[in-house]
Amino acid sequence: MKSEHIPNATIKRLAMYVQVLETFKREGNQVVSSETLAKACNVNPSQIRKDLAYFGEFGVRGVGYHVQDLITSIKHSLGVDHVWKAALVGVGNLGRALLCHQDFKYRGFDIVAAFDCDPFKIGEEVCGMEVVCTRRLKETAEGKNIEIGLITTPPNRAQRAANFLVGAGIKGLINFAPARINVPDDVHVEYVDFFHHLYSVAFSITLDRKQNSDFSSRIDD
Amino acid sequence: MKSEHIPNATIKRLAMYVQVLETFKREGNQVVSSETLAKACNVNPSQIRKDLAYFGEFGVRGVGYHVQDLITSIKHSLGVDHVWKAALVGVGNLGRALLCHQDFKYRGFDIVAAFDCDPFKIGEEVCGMEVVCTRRLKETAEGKNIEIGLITTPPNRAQRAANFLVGAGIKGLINFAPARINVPDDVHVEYVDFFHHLYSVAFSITLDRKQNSDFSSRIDD
DNA sequence: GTAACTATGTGAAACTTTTAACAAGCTCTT
DNA sequence: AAGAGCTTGTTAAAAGTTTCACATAGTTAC
Repeated sequence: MKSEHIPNATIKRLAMYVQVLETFKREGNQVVSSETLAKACNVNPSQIRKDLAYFGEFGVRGVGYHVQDLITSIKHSLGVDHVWKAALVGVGNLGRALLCHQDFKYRGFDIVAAFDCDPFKIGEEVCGMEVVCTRRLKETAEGKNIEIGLITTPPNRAQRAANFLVGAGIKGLINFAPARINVPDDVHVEYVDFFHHLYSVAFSITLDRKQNSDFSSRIDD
Repeated sequence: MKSEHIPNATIKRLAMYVQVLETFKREGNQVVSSETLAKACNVNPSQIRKDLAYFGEFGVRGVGYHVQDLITSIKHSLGVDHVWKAALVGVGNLGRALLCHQDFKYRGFDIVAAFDCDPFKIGEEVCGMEVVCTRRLKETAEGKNIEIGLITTPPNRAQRAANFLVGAGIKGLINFAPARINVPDDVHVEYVDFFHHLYSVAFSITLDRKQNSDFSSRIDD
């Protein structure tokens, strides 16, 4: 197949496949079938084969997929086979946690600069990184080849942070702040919102309870 | 309309609507139309009306939606109009950040207990909460009415954490660890994975670059 | 009180994504 | 070397989601 428009859901699943494949690798499995992978990911085997087909043919018929090769192929397809440099704006609790999170570098993302506009934080060292004034973002980022911006400010500061990052020519933003932001068309924004997940779980539980109580009241009749 | 099966995408958007509506409220807007809200959320106005229609009729024809009422209605529909108590397992960097994150309580989620199996962490106090041995989860959680479990362990500990939480009768899990977990059918799991978002942005940028270079090579012909 | 205006709620159409089914192709055995 | 046994890649059908279009209903102006 190859190319044509690729659903966002596919990208999300590919990231999951990599995660699960890494687990299989840790456990010493060399080869995996779409069925096995599907079970571990809780999706349909066809789904996996279709997702992969967008990018090429990675399997061997009658055999399955070679685990390490598939990891490499997916990462290459997604463009995460090299390290992406990132800058972080907003050194609060979350910002600090991300700065200190070792996994990032291991997984191909390297936070190389941290910014904040709070004078008390500027100059402070967090996990071996000096906090710089947000106003000096452009000059500091210059020449560092930063491609991704992480926004971890309070909601009312998110747009300002976005403006500074976009101004420095960064084309990809991950916004952890609970606020929508406006950016030019050629800049990609991803919103990370824990609360969506919390809401989702809360809703599922609420629904279950409602259905159970409907059910028991029906029995009582 | 009301009831019938509700897409997960709708729940996700409803959470976003609440976020944006809160912003409108802060800015002093009392009434909002589906068109205005749609622009702020980057979705289609019909989409908003349809999403809301799953739960009831909240608007006034010819006028729009009353901002505060709509927030209240959506939160009620999702079951987040009361505070949900949560327990956290895994007091690493991320766990600490979540424990200290003030927003949680404000947004209806209250982390009331923290667990870890590292003897060096047990007994430690993090943001006014004592870290308890994971083995003692059930007895500690008992009677506290905890409904949601947050997993912030390393990937290889995630399943263990899930088992303890499920064992304590908790029906909703948010898994921040980069590993899939197995739980009984009546337990709801949401996976929070930053890397999916990073991958997604990295992929979009990579795609843009490819298309731009295709384009310029076409011009060169 | 009626007409003009506006924005919702909804049924049907268009579109997207997922699932099923099967042909193609690799491996191993006989 | 040919055929049985698997598992992929792909086409076609099914399911699900989004968008369109318009009837419905509330508000305001005259």
